[in-house]
Amino acid sequence: MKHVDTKQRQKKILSAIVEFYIETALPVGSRFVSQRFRYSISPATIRNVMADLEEAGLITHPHISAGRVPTDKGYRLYVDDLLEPKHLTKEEQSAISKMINRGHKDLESLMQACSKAISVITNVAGVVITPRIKRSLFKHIELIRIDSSRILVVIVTASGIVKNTIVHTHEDLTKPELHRISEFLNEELKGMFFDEIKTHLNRRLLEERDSLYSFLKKTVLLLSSPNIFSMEERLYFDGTASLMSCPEFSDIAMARVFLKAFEDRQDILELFNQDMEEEGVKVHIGMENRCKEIQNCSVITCNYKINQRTIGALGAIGPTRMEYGKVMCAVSYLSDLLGEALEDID
Amino acid sequence: MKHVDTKQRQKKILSAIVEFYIETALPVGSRFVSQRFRYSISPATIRNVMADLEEAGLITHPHISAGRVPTDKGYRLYVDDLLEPKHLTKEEQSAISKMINRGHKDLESLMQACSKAISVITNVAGVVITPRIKRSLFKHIELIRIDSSRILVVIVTASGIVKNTIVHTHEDLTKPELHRISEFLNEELKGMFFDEIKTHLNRRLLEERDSLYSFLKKTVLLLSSPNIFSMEERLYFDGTASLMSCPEFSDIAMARVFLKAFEDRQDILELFNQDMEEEGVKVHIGMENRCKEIQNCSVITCNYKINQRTIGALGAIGPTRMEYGKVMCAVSYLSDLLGEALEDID
DNA sequence: GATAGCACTCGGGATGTTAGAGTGCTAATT
DNA sequence: AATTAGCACTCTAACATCCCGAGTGCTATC
Repeated sequence: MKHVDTKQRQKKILSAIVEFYIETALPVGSRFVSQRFRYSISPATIRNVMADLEEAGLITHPHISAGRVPTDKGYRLYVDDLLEPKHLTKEEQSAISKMINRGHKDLESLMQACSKAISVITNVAGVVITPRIKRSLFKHIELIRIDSSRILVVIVTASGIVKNTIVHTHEDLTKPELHRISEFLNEELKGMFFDEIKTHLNRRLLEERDSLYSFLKKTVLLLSSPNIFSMEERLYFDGTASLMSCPEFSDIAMARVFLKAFEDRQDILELFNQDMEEEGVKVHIGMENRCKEIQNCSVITCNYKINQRTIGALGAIGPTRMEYGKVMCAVSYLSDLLGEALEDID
Repeated sequence: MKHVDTKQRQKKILSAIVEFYIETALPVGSRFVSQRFRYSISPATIRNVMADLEEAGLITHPHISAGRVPTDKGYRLYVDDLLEPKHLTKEEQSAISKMINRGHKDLESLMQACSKAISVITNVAGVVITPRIKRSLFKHIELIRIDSSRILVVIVTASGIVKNTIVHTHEDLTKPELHRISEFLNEELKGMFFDEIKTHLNRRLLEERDSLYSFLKKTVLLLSSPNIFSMEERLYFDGTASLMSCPEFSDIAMARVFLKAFEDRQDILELFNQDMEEEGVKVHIGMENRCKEIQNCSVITCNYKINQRTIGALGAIGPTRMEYGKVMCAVSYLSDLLGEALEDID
């Protein structure tokens, strides 16, 4: 009799269970799986395999007479080994493009459109965090005297993101003075990244000993405030409301903690910030998440880039029972699109 | 026998019903009301009065053998005539102050703190819309050349709100030219409100016929983009998650449409924008709201001011069963506080 | 090793019952 | 004439019961 690869069959059956459960949200019974294989494997055999899978911790019972449900570990195996990459359809791609590429007049509406696009395509919540100015290319700086104690510092990145900070000073700097500083900085910082600026200026300060010293000193002091080159990190999201139709959130208490996580922002922001350090699509399943409020959810993230430099992150959050293939694909696609939309203009 | 004012008694009983229902979310029976009056009125009498109130459309039955529940009309009468103004406690006031007055470094975090403060104190969702630049006092403008086709326009209001817009031009304006325009505008627009600027400049353009004409023409053209003096209206809110514990939202479908309204922002923004035109605290109860998604909710709004000029609005949204007295009071209090926090600095 | 058969388990929907809260009406009372 | 007591009636929510069916695990068989 022909020998069947046991491992292989286990995987096929796990795949079937995961996919069926993702589709229906109903515990999967042995008959259904058998059916899916056109009865080439009998329910009894499948029950045996299921028992093995359960022992391996990949699936469970809600109760003894119910079908099987994947565990976090089961999803993990599925995502790592079994998932076959899925592509967005042409229609989906063009629908997304339409949402992103309509001339957004500010960063805000672009971010919003982006999170909305993710949620519409994937049916889970879409999340985008604002680009990090620190990782951007310097384009322009301008110091503007508002009154004797306040100076407005405006910075512009190569991709056209603008940030302004009002700095309070003791010393009343005159307009020409500020103008001179602005001009100096615009020349000096050409081609640098914002996170290099402060160390660069400090180095310059050490080298310089002549007449320029006090001028440089003044400049450095002016820019010493810690938040001048970093933007308040914002979190844009969309689709949390429609997620409420999922059976996972039929329990209001579940829904509440989930929404609370978004309201607090902090934990989610941190998660995305960490993931930003790594390349490509990342998946966090259920209990793998540090943040307790979303431990019955999965998070899929991806960094996005401007001219090859990672500058932010976006992703999706939904119940562990989500279409991993599609969501991963959508997130990756939107990462590219957002990057392009922000591309340095010069 | 001494004659009892029937109308008066009706009102007292309606008050009791509304307040009891607000407190417990349970339909109110005749015994409870009688109890509240220390049995000075018998349940039977109260039943008669209740029948009258029901006929007048002020209360209803969920079903025949249940207690009474106020209708929107009932709440309306309560709010207009029966509500006795309630003050925030000293503790509440100082708790709010603490949240608002910790030096917020940007508008964003102030708005967020404000909406959070409302929600924490009132237990319903707090909402704040951003101040309208158009209604603000001009302080400073600066035109910055980024490259041959882009100019950055930075405006600053007297209260220190900064907004920037990137304008695309065909004509390549030089730095000195832009500098001259900036200087001119800063002198010319002193003491004006932003919404007067465009008409003022156009008038100037008509008067002027000499050498200044082409200069002015250039200036007006540069500022012709419609959004330069108006900020993207943003909506900050907080407390929607905790609202989910209310029995009103035990039905997930209810919760979903409610959350959807916040996700869409548009309708709520419009509502607050309209209310901004009027002075003081406004109350919209249930079906009075145009926006369908929140027709089982009440909205309480209040404009906020900088130096006597209305410049924005804030408020609260929650189930019709809310503590009107307290919420109205909190909203009004926060309107003052936010106004002070934004007060013009010079 | 795979499968068929069978006894067993358990959740969930349908049904029935009851307690209790509350009403409306009528007749008695003040 | 207004108020109240009493009583019959209504309806819900909670609880108990029952039963169907989906699904399992085990064992004997192919």
